[in-house]
Amino acid sequence: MITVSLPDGTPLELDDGATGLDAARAIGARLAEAAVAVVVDGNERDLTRELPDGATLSVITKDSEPGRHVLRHSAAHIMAQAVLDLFDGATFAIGPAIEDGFYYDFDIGRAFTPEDVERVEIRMAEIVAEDQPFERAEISKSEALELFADHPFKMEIIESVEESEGAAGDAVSLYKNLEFVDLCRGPHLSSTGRLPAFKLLRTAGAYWRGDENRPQLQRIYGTAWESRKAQSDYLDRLEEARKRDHRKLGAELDLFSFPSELGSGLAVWHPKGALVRTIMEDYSRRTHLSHGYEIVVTPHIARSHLWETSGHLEFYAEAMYPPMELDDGDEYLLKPMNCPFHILIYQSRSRSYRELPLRFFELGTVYRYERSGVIHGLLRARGFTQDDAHIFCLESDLADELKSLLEFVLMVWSDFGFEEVEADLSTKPEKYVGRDDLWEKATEALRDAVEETSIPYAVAEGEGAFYGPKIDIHVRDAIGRRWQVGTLQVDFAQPENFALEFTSSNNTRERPVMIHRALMGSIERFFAILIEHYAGALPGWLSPVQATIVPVADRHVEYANEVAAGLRGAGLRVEVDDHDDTVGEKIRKAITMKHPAVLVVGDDDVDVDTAGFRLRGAEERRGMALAEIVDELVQFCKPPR
RNA sequence: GCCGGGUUAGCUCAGUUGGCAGAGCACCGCUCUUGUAAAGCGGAUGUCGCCGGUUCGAUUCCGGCACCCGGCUCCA
Repeated sequence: MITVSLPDGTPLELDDGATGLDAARAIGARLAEAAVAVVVDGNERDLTRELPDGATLSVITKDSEPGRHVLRHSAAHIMAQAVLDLFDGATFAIGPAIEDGFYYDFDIGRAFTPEDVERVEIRMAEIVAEDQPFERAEISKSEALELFADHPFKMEIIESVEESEGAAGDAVSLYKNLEFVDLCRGPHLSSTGRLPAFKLLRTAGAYWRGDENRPQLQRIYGTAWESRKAQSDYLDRLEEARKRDHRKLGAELDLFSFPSELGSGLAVWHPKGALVRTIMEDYSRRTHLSHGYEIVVTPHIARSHLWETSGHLEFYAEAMYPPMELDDGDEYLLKPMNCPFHILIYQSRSRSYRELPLRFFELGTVYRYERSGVIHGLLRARGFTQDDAHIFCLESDLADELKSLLEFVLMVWSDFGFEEVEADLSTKPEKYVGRDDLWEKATEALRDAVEETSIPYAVAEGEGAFYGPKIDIHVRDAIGRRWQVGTLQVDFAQPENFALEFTSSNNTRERPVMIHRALMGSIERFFAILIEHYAGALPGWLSPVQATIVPVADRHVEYANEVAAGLRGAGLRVEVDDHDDTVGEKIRKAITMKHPAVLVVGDDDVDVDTAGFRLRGAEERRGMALAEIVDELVQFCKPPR
């Protein structure tokens, strides 16, 4: 007999040679049914492996994230098996489980067609139906190299396997079902038949090891779940995300468009979109003015010399539009960032320690020549406007400035309806300017600041900007997606490049520290996130149209216009729908266009100053007094500050 | 930039052996005068993304380019 201990400390006695599955059975039949693997002394193991005496044991069930990870990983193996079955000369590279699914990278000498993917899916279903057991084995690296001699990507993996990833010492672990063998650390389902639900979703080219200088493989993405229900819920969530797509809603709600005549990544803002954007920008100016910022305005182009001084030409040139050359040989460049301009304002006269920190704010429109494949609606455009500011301060002010900045960020996000904020602390990248000790100091200042707030953060090694480390702010939207928005960057390098100075209290010349920061990030991107977060139904204060007035018949149009005038007098944005449609149709249109309020006016209302009132999320109320409607609507549409 | 898939009416999309281009919604007109998520009838609508090639003839086949979509890489 052996004894293992369960997570709550309960001992469990089992026969010698008992497996994880035996243990799960001993606990309960339902647990055994749901089990996909076990954790033995902190390591994930197959259900079919023997348990050592005295181990601590917990069971991984298929409806947990680690459990889904196991079944997705097994699904990836089954897909590789199907592809190797179906395509002569196919070789395979790497196939992990990922969030919500899995992929596998192959080389079949060409791309997969949609028909290929269908065949692969059918073959996978056959493999699942055959219920082939997954068997684990360990062999030496040299044996493995021989076994995978026809699969160069596998050989490269074998050569780079660390002890921590494979089995002990020189050995690597394999999983085998029928004649299909893959290198894998496991664990796996005990057999292919235990994969409850899967679906292949899309194909894509993907560089081997993520390196664009290495061969491009063909990737197939799929998803797999613990049940058909869980899978269809997931597919519904994908559908929900598609419905919220800001590019789709932007067209439907007549907010903006991307005329191809302009070129890729350049938007035009239609009246309703421009109105929302203006409201956002007004909010931004207002809050910056009340937070000690001064508004500045700078041009869109500057001589190339400026960008040499700033280091952009050396470090950022590939993301900049090519220069415009003038007759006298001078070159001008479109700005990808606002910082050099704000520095020039700083430099326009001598500065005293008494005026620091100096905070220059600009809704600065920048242009970045993004690689063609990355453009994605307003989320990734080539022209966009940052709520950008540069703070020039003493090194000793840095901590306080960063801390108050983070508070500012939280305020902005909460005002726009986002409560979940996270941060990434990005450290020194490979290509950088500036002294190492300054980088170190700046990184620590950022770390201290974020640790003083309630914002959870993670470190992103090597992800900093070329001129300094940064904190990137992320928010979660209504359906749990994480978006990168604002950024706070400490910069010791630009003050050096531009030889910035101020006169200290001791009458010495000192160098200020610079903070680059954007809270919304880009107005375009932020707008897109708002649209997706609210699925187009913006809060009252941001809605381009806050109320639609629907006259029941033509004879009510005059009264409708009077009601509209009253609402406008209270500062509300109102439309009267006097089209030749039925009442139902006009209401449907107003709701489809996400207008928060609909007022219906007819015979019963004209003489008594009432309307039928339907506010988003509430029941309709007939015969409501106009004064009451105005009060409620003004309250509903009140800006956060 | 790379891999793959696309581009037909304002929108969503049909359209095969290459032979004068279609539906629904939207739009316009008429009728209806309406009380809370689609009234009825009628009508107009296209350089079939752009440029070139093959062909008697190209929306259809071939090449180049632009733009879009999904990934990779990159990133606000």
